Amino acid sequence: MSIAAITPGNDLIGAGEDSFANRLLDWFDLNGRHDLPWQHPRTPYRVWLSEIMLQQTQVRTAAPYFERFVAALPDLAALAAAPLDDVLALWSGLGYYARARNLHAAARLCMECHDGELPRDIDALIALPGIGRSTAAAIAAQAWGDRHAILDGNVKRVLARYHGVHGWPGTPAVEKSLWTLAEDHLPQARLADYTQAQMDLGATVCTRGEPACPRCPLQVDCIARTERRTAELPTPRPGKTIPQRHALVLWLYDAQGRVLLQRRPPTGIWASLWTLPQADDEAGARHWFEHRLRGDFERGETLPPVAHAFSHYKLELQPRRWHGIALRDAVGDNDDLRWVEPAALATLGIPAPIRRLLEASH
DNA sequence: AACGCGGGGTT
DNA sequence: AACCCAGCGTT
Repeated sequence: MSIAAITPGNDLIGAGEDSFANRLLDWFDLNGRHDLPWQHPRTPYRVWLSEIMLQQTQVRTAAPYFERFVAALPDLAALAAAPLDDVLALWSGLGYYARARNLHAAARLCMECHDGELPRDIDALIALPGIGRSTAAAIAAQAWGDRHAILDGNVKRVLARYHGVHGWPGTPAVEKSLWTLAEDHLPQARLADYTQAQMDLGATVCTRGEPACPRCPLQVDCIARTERRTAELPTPRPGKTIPQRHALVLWLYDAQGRVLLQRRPPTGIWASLWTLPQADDEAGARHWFEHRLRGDFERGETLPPVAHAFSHYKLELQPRRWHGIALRDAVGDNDDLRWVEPAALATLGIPAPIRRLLEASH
């Protein structure tokens, strides 16, 4: 293979002849991932679900959730007909729960406005909640072979290195240039394979830490490779200090051994999920307790704190547990406050740290 | 344009 | 412990 035949300049000039794409496709045929759960069968619904689950989530993490989800809700109509609580329960532990709420809302919109199907039009896809430019392109390419560029974390890393693009990809100017490069490399055919090939290369060869450049089909004219700067590209996100927050958690059992769960509001952290009642401080916990419950606040048992890290703050949860508690008559069991049998916990959407806490007591 | 939004993996 | 990952929606 001669250098002249594969210069980056040639890649971006002319109609449809892009050795970048051709080299990637040839590599994919031999070294790509061809047995991911959503590839067999590769229906629009399964492609869509996988793309949503894979937003900010790695394949190994998402795969078991995908299997469980499609087993319970095998098609778009089943998803649209399911209660939101069922969808959140299937999502429980996966994180970014707005994805599940948007997925559910989008399914219902498809039933209403798109004859029960996922729309093939790219702008109609983007108009659905939870589907942005990159996810819409990935769905269109994978489900129907339509010609659209994706720009996820894998593609950003590959392009930043291959073209030597500086600057954190989170900044608008850098992202804009990366979109342009992604569009310029699009082949004329095999869009489903090409889309998968980019993600496979980024996930298995052009990795963040130690990229396997000797195995890369783009190595000969990759700027980062030839200039020995793979460690500096892409430019990392600027660091910022993460604040530490604290909260008290009220872990309440009634005389029948049921636990009191509260549904969180539809916005903010853990939106619409079921958690243990939470208070900012001792006074808040006491007030919440005495306002709603029959029992002695002072008899609560203080348990070891639980640490949980979000991307934007750290949270230390201080649990306090009571037994034999009852609700005041004026505060009945309702839609947002429920006594739950231990066996029913699996059917509810519960944040991972709260679920771990509840299950540790068994 | 900047920020909010989880959980898990890697180093 | 820091950083990243098949991003999107809101402000």
